[in-house]
Amino acid sequence: MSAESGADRPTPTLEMVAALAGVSRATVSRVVNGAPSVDPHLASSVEKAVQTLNYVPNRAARTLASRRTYTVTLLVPESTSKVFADPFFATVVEGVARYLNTTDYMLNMVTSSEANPEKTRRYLLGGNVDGVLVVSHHSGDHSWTQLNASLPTVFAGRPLVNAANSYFVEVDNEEGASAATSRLIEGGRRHIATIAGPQDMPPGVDRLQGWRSALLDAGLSDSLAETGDFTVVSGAVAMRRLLDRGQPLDAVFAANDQMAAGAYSVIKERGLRIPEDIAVVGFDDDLYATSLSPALTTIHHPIAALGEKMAELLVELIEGRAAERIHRLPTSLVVRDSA
Amino acid sequence: MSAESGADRPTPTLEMVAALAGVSRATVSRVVNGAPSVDPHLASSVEKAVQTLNYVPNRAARTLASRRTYTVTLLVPESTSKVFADPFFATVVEGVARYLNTTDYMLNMVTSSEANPEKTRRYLLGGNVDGVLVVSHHSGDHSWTQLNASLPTVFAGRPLVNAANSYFVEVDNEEGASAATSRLIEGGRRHIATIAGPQDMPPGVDRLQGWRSALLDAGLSDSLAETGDFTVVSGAVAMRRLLDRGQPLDAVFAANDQMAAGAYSVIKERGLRIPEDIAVVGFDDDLYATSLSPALTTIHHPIAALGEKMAELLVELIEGRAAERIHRLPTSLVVRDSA
DNA sequence: TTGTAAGCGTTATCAC
DNA sequence: GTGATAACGCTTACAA
Repeated sequence: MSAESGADRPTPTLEMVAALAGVSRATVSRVVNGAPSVDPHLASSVEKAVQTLNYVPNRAARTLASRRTYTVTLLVPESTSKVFADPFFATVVEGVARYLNTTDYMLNMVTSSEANPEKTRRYLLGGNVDGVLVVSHHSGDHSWTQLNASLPTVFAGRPLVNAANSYFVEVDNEEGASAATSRLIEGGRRHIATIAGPQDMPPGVDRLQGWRSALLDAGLSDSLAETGDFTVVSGAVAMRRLLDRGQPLDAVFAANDQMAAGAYSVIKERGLRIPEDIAVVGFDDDLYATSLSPALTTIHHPIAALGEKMAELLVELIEGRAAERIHRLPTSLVVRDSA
Repeated sequence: MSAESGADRPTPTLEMVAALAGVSRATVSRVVNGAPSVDPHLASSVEKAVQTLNYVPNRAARTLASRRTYTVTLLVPESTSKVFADPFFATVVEGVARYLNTTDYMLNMVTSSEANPEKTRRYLLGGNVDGVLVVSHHSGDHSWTQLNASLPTVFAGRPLVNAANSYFVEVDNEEGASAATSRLIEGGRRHIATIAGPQDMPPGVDRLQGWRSALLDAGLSDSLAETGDFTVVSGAVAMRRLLDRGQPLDAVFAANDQMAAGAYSVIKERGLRIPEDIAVVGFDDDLYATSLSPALTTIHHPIAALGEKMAELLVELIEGRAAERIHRLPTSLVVRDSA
């Protein structure tokens, strides 16, 4: 029932279009690729021919001739299984796909096969792709930081090493953490703790710094800090330690929602109320945020936007346009019931 | 620090290999493609040349000449955002990638852009890919069932329409449901209800059928059935209706774990105990299964294996090998605490 | 501005 | 079994 019923006619080629339009193949090529100067008259007749023939350029031929592949690879880190089920990853990919859909580029995924990363490396460096997108959750720790020397590469999040030479887009973690903390201060809290993320990854460091600077700006103490590893249980452990210090504490900024969830359980288990006794603000605005009770006030992490921006940056790089090495996406405070 | 330091030398071509090995390009091509008959002596010398030059065939050229792309597309259904965050989808992809990594095929994703599905169609039918993989969660409802007429296509799950002409791999839903029910019967239960899935999608139908046949084989009644839509709340609603019938009921088979979760809440709310008063078995073995309390006994749904099998089937189709239209993957009972 | 023609790196069809 | 040689469909100097 589709449009191609009874269609065994051969795929139209550039040559056929040229013939139909009565021009040379070169001209058709120019029109198709939006070349700067072609007689508008001829151009339109070519376009008509393209329409009626339903012509679509052959990628392989184009690639072979131009040495451009119009393909960008999404490099999926080693531990495929986990990474893929990670909503962060999924959302980034969604953003990437969304942007790429507005361009001529195709997305292809290569999971850097545990088997042989060398195969992946060869594929990438073997002229099969125009650029690479590297996604690796919170951790900036990936072994592909040297890629950008040979191929346009964009990272999700500031790479731990070689950041100075890398193109990447990250969320403005420091600003977000600062906004979260300010919310607490404005709410009248004066003894504001934090459950920080790992200090060996950028988001962990930056969010701690944001909390600290907001506090210092307000003339408050930054002594109430414990570190977790972004998991729910680590959040609970940290909260417990915080409470066991026996110091006044009326609010806590958790560096991500999962740790906030852990903090929730401990706070409740001690018979304290949220937000009356202790106000809580998280970071990420992930699934946990709304499923917690009371609903968590948190910092929205624009993940899909991050993916879109990464793709946009990469295309700019590929096409040789000037581009900023660093893109920092703004976060926003989502006020719910915990602070 | 990588292997390509100081490497500005051009990518080796088939021609260079031929020169180095002292044979014709045709021979090199034969060796590289594992052609049936080439003098083993020459072959090895070619292989040596390939090694030393670190030759890798150029995909575009190969595609142009052979009219094979060595690329398979994973078609992501309309609602990208949701689908992608769905662990089912993620896991299928993982399996697909795993299999493809053992072959020469590349995976490329195209999200059938809401914008213009026509673009997608043209891409697929325009000779850019060798085959397509269509994934659409439980529902067999996708508008791409006609694709297989023009391109090797494999579906995840039995398509609702045109199933007779489609290649697909599905989990053996009926057998699984039957096993779940048998578990209940063997546990001494005699009044076994079911919370069935939607009857307009294959898994819903098949799982209901499995429950029914197990019951009938045991000489038990199949009157205790209510239908949900695979969501947690629909499970709760169905359970409530079941209980409100006022008939004896000592066990329930939920067609998926989410509905089982819904049933749990109602059972507890009525002051009944699991499994003492009512035993429960689910289906899918997803995240809910272990997070419920008591842990849910359920049917394991081999999702990654499904992805692997899909990819394998597709490659067989592409390479013209004989292949079964239908592949049914076995499920397994995972015994935990609810039955 | 437009056309001519030379590739791009393989595979495939032939003779040898 | 092996080697010329013609495609494959498009881009891109270079000429006109």
